Amino acid sequence: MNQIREAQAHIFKALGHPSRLIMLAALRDGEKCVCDLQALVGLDMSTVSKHLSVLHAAGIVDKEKRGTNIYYRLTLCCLETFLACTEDAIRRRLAAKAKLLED
Amino acid sequence: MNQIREAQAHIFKALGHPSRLIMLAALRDGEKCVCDLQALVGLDMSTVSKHLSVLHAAGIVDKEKRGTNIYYRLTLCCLETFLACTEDAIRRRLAAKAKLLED
DNA sequence: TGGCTACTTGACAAAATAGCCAAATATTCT
DNA sequence: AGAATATTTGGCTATTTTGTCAAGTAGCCA
Repeated sequence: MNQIREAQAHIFKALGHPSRLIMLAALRDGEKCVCDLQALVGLDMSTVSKHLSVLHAAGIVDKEKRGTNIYYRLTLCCLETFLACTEDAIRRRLAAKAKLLED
Repeated sequence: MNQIREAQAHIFKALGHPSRLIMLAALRDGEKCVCDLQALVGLDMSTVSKHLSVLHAAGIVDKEKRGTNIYYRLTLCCLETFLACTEDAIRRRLAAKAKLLED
């Protein structure tokens, strides 16, 4: 059971970085190579590569080499739903805060 | 949009620790006071309190003081589903690995 | 009031993480 | 083979996180 919590924490820790979330959001539209993702987040290529290896180690993405490129894609089926759900929750919170400031 | 990713990362980062996940799993059955949760994870009370404040800051749990106790409970509606889903994914992976070693 | 229990906060050391640069690897093209 | 492109890895520093102990706050009961 504790082994489960460790692995689960591993997944969440991997999800816990803005750049990684930006990349994952992009991957919702389909696979992307590292250079695509680098262009998206604007960090050093080596940094992007390390972020991707964190996601891969957690089993959130898969990679496949084709030619000189390596393409990453989502593997954790339920991720999309939860990403969408937390986004909604956050939007609701932001809206609530904005409303509070209004008065 | 990036503000969303920041807030989202904040939530995931908060979820990314085994002790916090153990406590959250316990909270699925209903609210618990800090001492209950401390007994569960077996860390110093101050450490448990800090873990809980991380969860609270991320908006994952709510707290309510009643008498000398403070009771924490889940607030992020979609969390349960995702916790269950990642658990399943991990179990599947562990099973697959076990099967691989069998041969 | 004083003492007890429940919890939080501050200070601090140890470990993990994020970012960059430079170097290594692998594949394709000439 | 040699050059060019795409990606990973190692080394390094700065920052963040985790955990403990000690001290502080708050509610309850004698």
